[in-house]
Amino acid sequence: MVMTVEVAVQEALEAALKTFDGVPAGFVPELEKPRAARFGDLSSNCALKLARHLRRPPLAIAQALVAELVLDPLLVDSCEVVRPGFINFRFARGHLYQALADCLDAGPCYGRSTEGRDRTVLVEFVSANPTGPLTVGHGRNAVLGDTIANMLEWTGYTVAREYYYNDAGRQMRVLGASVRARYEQMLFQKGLLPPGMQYATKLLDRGSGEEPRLVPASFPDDGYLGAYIAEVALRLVDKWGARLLRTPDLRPFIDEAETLIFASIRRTLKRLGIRMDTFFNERSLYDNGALEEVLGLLEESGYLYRKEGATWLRTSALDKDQDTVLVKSSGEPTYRLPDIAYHRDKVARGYDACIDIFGADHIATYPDILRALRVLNVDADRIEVIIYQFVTLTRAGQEIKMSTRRATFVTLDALIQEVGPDVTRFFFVMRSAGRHLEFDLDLAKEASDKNPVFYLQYAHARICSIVAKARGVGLVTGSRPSSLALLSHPAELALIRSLVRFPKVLLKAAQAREPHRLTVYLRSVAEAFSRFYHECRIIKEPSPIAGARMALAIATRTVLANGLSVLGISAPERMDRRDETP
RNA sequence: GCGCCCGUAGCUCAGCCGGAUAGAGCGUCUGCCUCCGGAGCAGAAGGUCAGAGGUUCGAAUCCUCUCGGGCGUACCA
Repeated sequence: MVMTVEVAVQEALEAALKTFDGVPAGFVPELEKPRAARFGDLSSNCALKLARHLRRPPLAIAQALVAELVLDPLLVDSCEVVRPGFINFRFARGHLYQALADCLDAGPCYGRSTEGRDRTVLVEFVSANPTGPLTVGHGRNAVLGDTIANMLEWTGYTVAREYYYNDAGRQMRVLGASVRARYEQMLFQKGLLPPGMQYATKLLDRGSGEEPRLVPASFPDDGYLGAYIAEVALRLVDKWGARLLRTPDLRPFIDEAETLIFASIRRTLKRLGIRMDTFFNERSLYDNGALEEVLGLLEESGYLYRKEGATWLRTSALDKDQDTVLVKSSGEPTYRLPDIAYHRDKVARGYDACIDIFGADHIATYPDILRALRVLNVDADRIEVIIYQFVTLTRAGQEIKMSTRRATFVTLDALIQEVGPDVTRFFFVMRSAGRHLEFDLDLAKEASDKNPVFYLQYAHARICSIVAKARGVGLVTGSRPSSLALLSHPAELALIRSLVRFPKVLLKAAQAREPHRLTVYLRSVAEAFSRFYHECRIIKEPSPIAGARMALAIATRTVLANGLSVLGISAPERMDRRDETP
């Protein structure tokens, strides 16, 4: 495996460094992939880094270092010193063939590692409250969280996916009241209102660019305008007729809405191949006394005080410019308090790491949670927060405006419907989370080489097609040939080097929690394959070469398929040709 | 006002725990189908890495300031 050469080179460097005076304690030489192929396979900048400490020119240090290096010629072919002081290593060919053979042997497991063995991670993501369908913004959250979870599983962690939600509180009351108002409207329209009941409407004008809407008089001013509310109301009319009008209780309306909306959320997630292990209801923290307990502990810590009927956390003493309300004067907790209790619960459940996927709007709130946890002596270092920036949808170069309140938001379902789950998943992770994501619908829908998803899938499908053809002419495509050493064309070697990087790329991406690294890498694999494919014939070559090239193609298929699998994207065996007719 | 994120090629973005002539895709231009899937390949043009200082042998990368964009800054969620 490639990892073993790296380890060997690393150890050789460390051993050689021991013969030098003045190397700082704890100095570890680093190895990286050089920027350009002509610099070899592996590079160390340690001579540059040591120049200051040793007070010698980096070039001289590098040369002296190389003179002391003892390297296995079966692994490393050459190492050279290059200005301004890099040491560049080139793998031995035999090592590349061995690494390729490892890939063929491992097949669908190629890329898996045991880095996270015996360690558990909880990834909390989506966590949208059941007040409406998932939006495009939730989509980025969902795909980021699921892909990070996949990467961690591939690197050996035991992963749990959790969805945290809240079905109590003001938001849900507004939802219930919205449903109730539509329920009345529905009864009126069907002529089912009991005799003597009045039905009135009002014009709802919430300003800020919203069109005024005609709604039932009982509709809350900040109610939910989406069409799904009417669907819930319709269900209630079918189930109960006008009987729910007798009770002022919103619970039946909330419950029905929650049931239907959650069903739709689960359906949407399923379309993206996402399955949660647990749904954690915030209400349980009220029921089991966790909130009281947290309040009590904070009280003991002395960071709690009361002012104007509300309960405050003295965050101004915890590196923040102001204090934070935990319980409103109404007696109702703000979201901070259950969030604190929830995170305390998560850490107490014993996970080695708890990863939260949050939108940019949480940027100011999560530090409060960490502050409180530290006061509570909870190991807050186990909590890792990934903040992603918002998504902009564009069509024909124009931004599509989204607003939840106006119900003009684009639902995640609509997006999946339009571009398909594979493209949806890929686009959401192809940029680093910390950047705004522009989702170009025109590009996403295009089934051509412009679309990076199709480019990857096409390469995979093409290899499948070649394999089928090779079987047809009697070429053995099963076991790995002993003739891999026949692969010596530059395009072949470049492809092998690319393939063999997969385990490390995946590991690094997992450690950094950055799925986009994988998308960049897979693109480069597909490119290397295309080059190879155009320069080297496979099937019509003499048998030993054909066999070796076949094996190389199969290894490429393995890396593409495994990489796409980590991304949760299908690797089709065939793709329909583009329709050429205008 | 304050806090966080972000300004890299015409567009969308990699690179960012300092290092080798700043990379990719798209778009533009030029070539390549008697040949395993042309949804492809090869090549070209295109950048004072927002600006100004600083640290350093060396800065897109670290620090400070300025300008520009986003998100927050609620007894909203």
